[in-house]
Amino acid sequence: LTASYVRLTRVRESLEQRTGVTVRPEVAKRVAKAVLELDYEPDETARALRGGKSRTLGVVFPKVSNIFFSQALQLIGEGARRRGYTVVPLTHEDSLEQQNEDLLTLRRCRAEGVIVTGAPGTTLQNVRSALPHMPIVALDSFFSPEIESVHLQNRQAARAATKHLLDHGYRSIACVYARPDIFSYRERSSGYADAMTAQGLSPQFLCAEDYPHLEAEIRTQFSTKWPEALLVLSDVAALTVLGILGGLPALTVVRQPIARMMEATLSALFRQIDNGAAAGSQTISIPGELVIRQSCGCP
Amino acid sequence: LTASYVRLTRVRESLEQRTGVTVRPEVAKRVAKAVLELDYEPDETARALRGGKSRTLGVVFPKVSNIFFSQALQLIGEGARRRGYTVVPLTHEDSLEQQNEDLLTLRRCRAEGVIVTGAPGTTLQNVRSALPHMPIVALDSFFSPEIESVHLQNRQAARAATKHLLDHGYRSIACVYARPDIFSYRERSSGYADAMTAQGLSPQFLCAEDYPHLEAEIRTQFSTKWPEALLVLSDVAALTVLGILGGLPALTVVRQPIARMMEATLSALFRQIDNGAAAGSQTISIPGELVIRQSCGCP
DNA sequence: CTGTTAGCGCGTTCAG
DNA sequence: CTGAACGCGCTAACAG
Repeated sequence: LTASYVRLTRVRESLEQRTGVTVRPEVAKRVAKAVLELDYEPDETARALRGGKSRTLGVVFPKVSNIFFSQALQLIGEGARRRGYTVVPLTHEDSLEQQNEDLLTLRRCRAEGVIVTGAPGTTLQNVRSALPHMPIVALDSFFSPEIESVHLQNRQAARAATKHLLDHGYRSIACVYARPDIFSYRERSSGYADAMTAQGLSPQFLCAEDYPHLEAEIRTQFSTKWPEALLVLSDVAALTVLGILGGLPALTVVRQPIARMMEATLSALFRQIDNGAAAGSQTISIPGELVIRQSCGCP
Repeated sequence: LTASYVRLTRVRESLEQRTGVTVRPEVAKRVAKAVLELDYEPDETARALRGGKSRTLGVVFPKVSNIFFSQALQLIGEGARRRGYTVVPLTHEDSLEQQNEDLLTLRRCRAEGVIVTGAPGTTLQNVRSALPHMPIVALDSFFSPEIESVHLQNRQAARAATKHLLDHGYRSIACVYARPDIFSYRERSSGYADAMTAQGLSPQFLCAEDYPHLEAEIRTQFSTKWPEALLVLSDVAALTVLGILGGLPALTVVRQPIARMMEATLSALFRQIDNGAAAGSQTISIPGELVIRQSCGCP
């Protein structure tokens, strides 16, 4: 009930215009002035508490530093902004435990909806026990028919791609991938198998539990003889294969030590937060690392 | 003061254990049971309102679908989680107007700190008028000595890389980049110029306002004769150059129509949100597009 | 040790 | 049309 409270109260009224009530221009002016001199901005946390809606969307991905997920996040962010929502991304690195933590965080933040790409082994109980009655869409994954799911027609796509290779006349076609625990890859490998067996050919899998192992597998398995063609099930696997085949330009580059940069950034920020933003503003400039490869003419 | 309120009150007490106070096991049991049967989770929005701290970090980037920024976001997310913070990423696509909107959103969410890669033309007033007294770290950009900044030693790195090419004996070295309005690229181009003029050579810039224009520029400028060496100032520019030089493997791939996928995802989610999560759960499966290039043997 | 209370900033509702 | 009051769920402070 101080003067400022009174003025803040006025602020509300200007918003009442939306309800169709007319406001005297005189009042509107007064309010506008108050807003300006108080530097007033509504508090979304209070608004969320009072209104029971946080206008927040949760996103649970294995990681965001991956071309597919970062693009997805970009698009989700744009769509969310368009509707006045804000996005909170959380990553689980394919760990069920961390994923449960993520889902709980979202519940405590009272997110209004969640988009999740589940870690391997995710079950309906898993998700629903953390997030009962929460709007959920599974992206690029699938745990139960009870949860909406958006994903590529993985199986069919892989079948079509394999068929294309078969039509070229190749008969020895290997399917190369890692992480067989991940939904999309299982589906894709099935599609490949479908196409092969339909031609009376036996599928030839080169599959490893993760990408480092995949590289090793490829080197040993294919050391003597490569198949005529390869169906590679993911971007990362393709890069692995190209690396081995020498299909990647060896560019000499300046590498940004991004981990160190972000570490510096975060510690600077938290120092400000802890010290009340009063810390001496300094500039942290980090040396780049010249990574010499062949493109400059070096051997 | 209802029964449930009483029980919720009990919940607090279990947390008081952290303060070292002992709680009778009897009470602890009662509380634990209440938590379970109420499916209680603390409300972070209420907590934020009451405590005056949102435990939220804002991140303002040009975009997150970009390898540098998505990796940065990944690392920020990990660091933030470690300290109990949650991250809200917002993108501005190098638009000052959208950036101001982002900063305002963060203010209204009462973010406790902000990491920002500024759009070209960002000024101190710009940032401070939206975010007075807010802890801020500028990442990979710089608007004022009053704001902490973390960035690569761009100038020096470019100078070193250029010097490396000069040491190889190249004399005709062009510097290729787009978006000269962006801080890092201006710095890098200066570093290049430094190294060239230090050798008595005149810098040879091939610079365009954006990447489409850059591609066109390269094709016309270098149609007759390429320089002996190129210093390319960004990943995207490097991909442009490699595309023109034919240095990129033309892989036949299945393309995920990601824009359509995310559109479907968001509309499914918002439908659930609007209809009270009651919508019929359906599976939306989207066909992949077989993009035929040369790697399969097609001409 | 345990129960109660005030008030964070907002939106809704009800009196003037 | 305008002012005041209530309560969202929580935490801090205080009373039993």
